[in-house]
Amino acid sequence: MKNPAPSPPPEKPARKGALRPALLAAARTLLDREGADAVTIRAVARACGVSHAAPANHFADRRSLLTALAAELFADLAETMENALAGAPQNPANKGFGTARLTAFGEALVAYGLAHPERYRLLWRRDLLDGEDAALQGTMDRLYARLLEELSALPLPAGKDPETAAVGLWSLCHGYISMRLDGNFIARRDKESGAPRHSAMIANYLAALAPQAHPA
Amino acid sequence: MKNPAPSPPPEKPARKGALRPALLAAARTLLDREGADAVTIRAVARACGVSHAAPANHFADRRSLLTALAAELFADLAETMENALAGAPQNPANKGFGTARLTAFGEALVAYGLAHPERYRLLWRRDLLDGEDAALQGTMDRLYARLLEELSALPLPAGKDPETAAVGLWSLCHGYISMRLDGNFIARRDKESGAPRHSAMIANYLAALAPQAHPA
DNA sequence: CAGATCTTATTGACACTGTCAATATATCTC
DNA sequence: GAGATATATTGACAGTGTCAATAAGATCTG
Repeated sequence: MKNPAPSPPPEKPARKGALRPALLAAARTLLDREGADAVTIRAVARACGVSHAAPANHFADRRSLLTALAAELFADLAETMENALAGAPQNPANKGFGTARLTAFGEALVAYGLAHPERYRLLWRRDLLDGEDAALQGTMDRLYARLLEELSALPLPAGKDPETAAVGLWSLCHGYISMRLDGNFIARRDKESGAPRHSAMIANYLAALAPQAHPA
Repeated sequence: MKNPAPSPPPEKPARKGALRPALLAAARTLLDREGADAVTIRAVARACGVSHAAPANHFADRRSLLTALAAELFADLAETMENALAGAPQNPANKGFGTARLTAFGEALVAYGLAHPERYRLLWRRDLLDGEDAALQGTMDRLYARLLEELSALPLPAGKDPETAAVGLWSLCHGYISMRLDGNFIARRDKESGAPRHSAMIANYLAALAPQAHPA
């Protein structure tokens, strides 16, 4: 049974302390394919070819495993959003009000949610996650701060609280994604603009922030 | 052991076919107190003082029980919303654009969500509910249709799709509630108007629908 | 190199869940 | 009352998270 050769036999578990990332990878696959319910400790262990209690050495409990996964996913989302912002034009320094960057922000958020339903859902499953987790909390806060930063860079008209505007944009996107993922709205196009409904929705919202609406 | 008296002994289960409503009532209590996770078939049975398999005669499975409960809750919500609309002023027939009724709609929705976290959450837990259920589906559709009806009664400016406006308002409220219930936003007041943030948010959104914004 | 220590994995158990099958007990109808 | 129907009980099974005891490997120490 014992292999005297010192070279690692090419088994499934890659020798070193590689079980933890393997568990997270398996969890991610399971999540995408069958949803958060299917991400059980035992199923993840099975997928990695280890015993049902092996994960306990890396994650105290199921909540801890899912929280670590969610932290990864949130980092992915944050990166996606950052890329979207990087690709958006800078605000015109003097020309006043540009909503291109906020549009990019909202569109990227909705796109991610619709593209990765189970991942997006998990991010907000507070019953499954440890809300106190520093990594998770930190990434979320940073993303929100990023939005607030973009909004504060704009010359909002008097009477508009930038924080209310930020909460509004986020709520709008989050609500739309949630409803769509729950099968409640249908992917349609705006009857007037012909754009996807969520795009028109975001555009309408952002136009309202501008000092003066410019009607067609 | 056998009681020859024909009068019903005053035990917990009220004699007749009263187990079904009793189960639903117990489920509601459990939901409010400990969340949807705690609403298990066995826990509900325990609360009613019956055996763990008794509920099977009234609900095929857990999903069926939760769906029936959610249908009740949705009906409650619909009634609350209807009352809110009934209390709102009629639209001025000639004076053009009145957002009072839409405001009432949004405010009532948010108020319900914040007041009954677990109930509101359950309504959208598609993983726990039977989305095909006619009663559930019907109540939801009617509520959305009601919103659309209110919106269609308004003279939206050219270039605004009423359905996009409806989806937007609903998304805004739903997203805000969801975030709040997940502990992500904090109850604050709008820095400018001094109103609760969600009120300012809704007001801003609705003002944007009007043909012409009237700055202060 | 040998021994001790720390990390990691395994096995087995417990309580809890949903769900099914077989059984018993009401209640209603004729 | 007798049969039929609706409802409740008991017991079992597989699945889950989690804990304790054990075993094996790696790593550090001398």
